[in-house]
Amino acid sequence: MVLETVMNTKTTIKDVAELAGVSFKTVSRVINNEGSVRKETLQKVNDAINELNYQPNNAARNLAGNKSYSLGYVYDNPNAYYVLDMQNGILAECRERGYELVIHPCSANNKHIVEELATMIKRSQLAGLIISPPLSEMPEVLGALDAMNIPFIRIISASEVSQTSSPCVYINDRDAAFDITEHLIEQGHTKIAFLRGDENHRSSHERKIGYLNALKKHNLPIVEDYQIDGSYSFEFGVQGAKQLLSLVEPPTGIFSCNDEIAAGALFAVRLQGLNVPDDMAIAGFEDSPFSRQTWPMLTTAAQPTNIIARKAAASLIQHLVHLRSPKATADSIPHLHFRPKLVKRESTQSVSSD
Amino acid sequence: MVLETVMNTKTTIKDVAELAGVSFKTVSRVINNEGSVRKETLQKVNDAINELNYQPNNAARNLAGNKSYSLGYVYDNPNAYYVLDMQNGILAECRERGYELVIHPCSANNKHIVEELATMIKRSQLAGLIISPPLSEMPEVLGALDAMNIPFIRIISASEVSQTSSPCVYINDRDAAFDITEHLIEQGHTKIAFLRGDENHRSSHERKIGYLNALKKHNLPIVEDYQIDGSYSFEFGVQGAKQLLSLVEPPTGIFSCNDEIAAGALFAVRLQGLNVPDDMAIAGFEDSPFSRQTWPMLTTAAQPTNIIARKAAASLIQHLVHLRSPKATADSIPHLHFRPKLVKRESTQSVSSD
DNA sequence: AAATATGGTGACAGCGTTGTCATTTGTGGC
DNA sequence: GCCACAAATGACAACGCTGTCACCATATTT
Repeated sequence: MVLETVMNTKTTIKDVAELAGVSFKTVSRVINNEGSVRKETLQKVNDAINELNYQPNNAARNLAGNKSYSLGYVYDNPNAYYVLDMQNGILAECRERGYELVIHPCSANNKHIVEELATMIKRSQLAGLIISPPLSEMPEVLGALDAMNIPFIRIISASEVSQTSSPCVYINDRDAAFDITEHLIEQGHTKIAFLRGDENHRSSHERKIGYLNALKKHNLPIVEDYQIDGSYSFEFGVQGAKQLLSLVEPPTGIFSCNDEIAAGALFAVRLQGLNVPDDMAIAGFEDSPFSRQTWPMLTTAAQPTNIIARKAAASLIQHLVHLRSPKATADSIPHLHFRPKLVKRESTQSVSSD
Repeated sequence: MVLETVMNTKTTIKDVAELAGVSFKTVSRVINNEGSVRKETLQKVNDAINELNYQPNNAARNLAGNKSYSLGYVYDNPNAYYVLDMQNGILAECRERGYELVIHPCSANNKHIVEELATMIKRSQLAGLIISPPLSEMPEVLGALDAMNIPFIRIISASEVSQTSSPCVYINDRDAAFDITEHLIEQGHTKIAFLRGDENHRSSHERKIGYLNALKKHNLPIVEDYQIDGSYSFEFGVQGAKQLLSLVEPPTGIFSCNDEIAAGALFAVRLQGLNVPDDMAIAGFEDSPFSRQTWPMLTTAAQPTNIIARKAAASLIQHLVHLRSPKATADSIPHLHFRPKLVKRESTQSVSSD
């Protein structure tokens, strides 16, 4: 491929048609894989496309086809690693399928979130949306999207398929939290505390249920003072752990709703001169990079965010294709399930006991 | 605003025109702020736009105007926080100015990076690009973009305006690194090591120069063994620190090229039972969130990434507007400078000496 | 051999907007 | 009150592509 042709900014479908000696409509057929193009014609056209390094103009495609090759990713940043993982997963799928991605960070607290989304969808003519928590768990958002009749898929925290028909990727936080708690119990802990993340994230709710379920299963007492509500932040971890340590009978293990809280808790506990995990075991959730960047490293639950995102995008795109196809059945997006996996590290098991 | 109108997905300029009782061209004039619309007409049109909650179709605008309201952000993920900060800053400006953003992560090692960029630019009809390090420092990328004649602005590490005319936002890593090193010297350290980040990031080079400059200024010996090349990663920090500690005469201070390396170094140093900062002072660079999530917290250098990104986007857009305006002078994008600011924390100054 | 289907292709309209140019309306000077 | 000129507005093509339909071969049926 000659550099010059790579560079040339303006090659249209007609240039390709002329070079290939066919009508531009035929080129369009080739681009869109419509079949019904003779093999040798196909070859000629593809050669021309390559020679000119032709790239279809997305704007024109969207406009003419009255359809769109743009997806939107809507999120309220819970965590840089999570968002970027999601983004990359979605992008990988988009690139492969020839879609574009419009990212739209926004705050769940924003009163005008619905109007904001409507504006974005219209301006960018979005074909579908991918929504991550906590936005994916807000009824008003979902209702509005339904009303706008725009396809979307959302990633939510749930242990089973919910009653709503709206397509979802389910993350089974509950059972994963159960696993973590049970792991702490297996390490011999009976006094286990729980530091909960933001209330408006369903994940924090689910993880708490998992925690409680594990305690119940092993007939451990459920102590109110061991359950502290807070937010998904390092600061809360610090403060929560301090509060726990000031109890008359402090716990010996802390299950933190995510790694950031756990890092904060770790920080506070070690500041008091306590040893982790011997004096206090600490577990996180998420397997974010810095769960590996503490000392000791954090036991946590890992979810393949990148893959989840990619599958969500793939699923959405598949659905869009179905919608477009003439034989469009009322084919709903298939449901997907993921269960985060326990990752045992030093913050919960003393090296000697290994 | 009635919910119904907010939701309606398909309002065109003609609907607005009809409601306002003008031609659709006049509506176009209003949307584009072309002036030469009578006050009362303007009012009518704006009322109609609001009533119908009209949003112009970007695809059509791009196509018809043969111009584009899309910017691209090209990066090779150095760090999740950095990328997200950049992204948010750029998006903030884009939203305000009615631009869209296409994000394009890509690997600096990718052989086909130039073709990849060309493809993206054509497909999405990008008006301009914002490029962050290390991509912004690769001559082949810059050359290709110049050849494609696409406007771009890049964020680079440099202590002074370079000879290239290509528009830049300069980050003065060198002088900031000088500040950090000097801070260590002021704390009484004479044996200061340097853990360098990726070689292909100019920032690691600049920061090293700053480090050396500070040593020179204070007449400290420059010890080869204290300068270790590596990468911007936690793992290198661990390994580098170990290597330093195994020296016959280990340093008493470590300046790490970024916070991640510093966190790794901190990890390794404390693993050896050493006290930070008393036995070993450690400084990072970047002020990423986890420089506040270590114990002790890291001394570092802070750069307002979000603002930098926003200004870069603003600058690029301004340039694009100039290009379009008939009176287009050969107005180049103004240069911008930022100097990261020293943030003193506990990892370099013992609490008692405070 | 004529009639019918089928695969392959092209002509042309139209997507929602902007650019160009023509036309209408309003304004000031005499 | 008329003319000249500017300001405001509209008519229409064009942007690059897809959808629709019509057409032409060739193959298949009768």
